[in-house]
Order: sequence, then structure tokens, then C-alpha cells
Amino acid sequence: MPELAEVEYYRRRWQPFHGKKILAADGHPRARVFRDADFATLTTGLAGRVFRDSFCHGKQMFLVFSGPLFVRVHLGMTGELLVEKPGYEPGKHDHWTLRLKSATLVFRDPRMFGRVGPASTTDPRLDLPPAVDDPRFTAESVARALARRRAAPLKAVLLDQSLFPGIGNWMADEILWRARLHPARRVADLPPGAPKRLWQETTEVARAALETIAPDWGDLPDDWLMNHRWKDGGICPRPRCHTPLARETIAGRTTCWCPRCQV
DNA sequence: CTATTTGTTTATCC
DNA sequence: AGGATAAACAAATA
Repeated sequence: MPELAEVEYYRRRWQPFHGKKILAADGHPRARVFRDADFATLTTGLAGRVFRDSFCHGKQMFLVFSGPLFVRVHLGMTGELLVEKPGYEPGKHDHWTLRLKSATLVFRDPRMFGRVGPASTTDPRLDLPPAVDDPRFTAESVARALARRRAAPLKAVLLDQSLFPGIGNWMADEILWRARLHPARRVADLPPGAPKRLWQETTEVARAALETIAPDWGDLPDDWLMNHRWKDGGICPRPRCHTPLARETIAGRTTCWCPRCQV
């Protein structure tokens, strides 16, 4: 599920436990979610450390433990963070549990496209490009990103995490719909002004999604494409448009757009 | 039984 | 060689 705003939503679930001590940590050592990690570092290696802080970068989340130790968490398609009672018994898809005095923190991921780890002792933000909700993500960043992918369809560029960190399938469609650009359109034949428009809509979709979803997973407004994209017979929510939405695979992902608004 | 899924990595093909 | 596309990963759901 998670894109930028949903990842931030899950991060906030664990935020109340900043400053708390990890009594123990455990997990299923063979679980695919640990494929990049040193399992011992994330279990026995955490016992006695304090959960100091956490932050998001696009779709990635980082947990900071005393040391410091930075642990990367990616929620993949179906990952989520939960808070359970002390003594909680992990279920089938609960791959990683942090035991605190007041709660059990659980990483759950049925499909296991997500990952926990690796851990590092240096701040990973130093090596990452600015995410789409970062003030350093500018119209110039977008222009540079587009210049690197001249032959690609717009949808593919928006999904590239090295260029638009945090944008996923539904946000990409929302941005292109608002910018009135067809998702299959090649970067090379964009009209002048398109880069600026893409930057503006990317920034605005990220801001509004965070505002609505991050605190309590609120519903997006009905005039967003998101609320219509999966409905059979879905109609473009732009005022007075009423055009049936199109759905096809573009850049390998199911894509929804308005054939009349987007060219 | 088949097709679908808001993600990423790897292999393959121009 | 670089870049785009398809397959693979795994499980639930319709």
C-alpha cells in the first residue's frame, strides 16, 4: 500500500515510543524481509538500546537507536507497523517485534516485498536525493530529472525513486491528472512549461496527501482522481468533464487517466 | 482456477 | 552501452 504519506502515517504510530528502551527484539530469521540485513544486529543487537528517533525519506523509513544505529524499514506493498500490548504473541506475518516495557512494536508484512534493514552507524540522509516533500526538491530538480529520461513515458519517470523519492502508483496518476499530461507521453515532446507544472503538482499532491493521510489515514477529497480510479465506470472528477476514465498498463503498472483532460 | 494489487530488483531485449 | 520492459518475489482477495 504505502507511498510517501502512508509511510509517514505508520511512522507516527511508533513515534510515541521515542526515548523508550528496547528490552528485547526478535523475529523469524529466515523471513524474506531481512534479506539485506544482519539478523543479529536487528535482534540481540538492539536489546538495551534506546529507540531515539525516526524519520521518513520518501517510501523509506529510518529508526534511530542509541549508538547511534540507523535501521532502514521499507513497507513494500503490504507492510505495516503496529503497536500491541506487552506479551503480544506474534502472528504468521509478524516478522519483527520490539519489546518495550509498555508495548510490543510489530512489523507485519504478508507479501514480504518490504524489508527491515540494513542498519548503519551513519545518517543515511546524507547520501539520499531530496524527497518530494523536501524544500530542496525544486523545479530545477524536476527539470534535471526529466533531462535524464528523455525517451521514457512520464509515468515511468514519476515512479523512479532516485528522481521522485516517495511517489508511487496512485500519486503519479494524481500528479499527471492535475498537470493534464498523458502518462504515456514521452519526456522528449513535452510542451514548454510542463516541468514547472509537474513540480508544482508533485509538491502539492505530496503536501495535501501528508496533511490528510499522515495523522489518521483520513479520506482524500472526492475531487481527487484517487477516489475514482478503481471504480468500474469511473468518471473524471474534474468539474463538468464527466469523461469515463481510461485504465491501462503503462510502464508496467496499472495506470488511470482522463482521455479528455490529459494529452 | 484466474486475475488483481498503492513496490523493487533482476533479467532480457532492442 | 544504455535504457526500457517483463518477470519474479508472495499472499490475500474477488
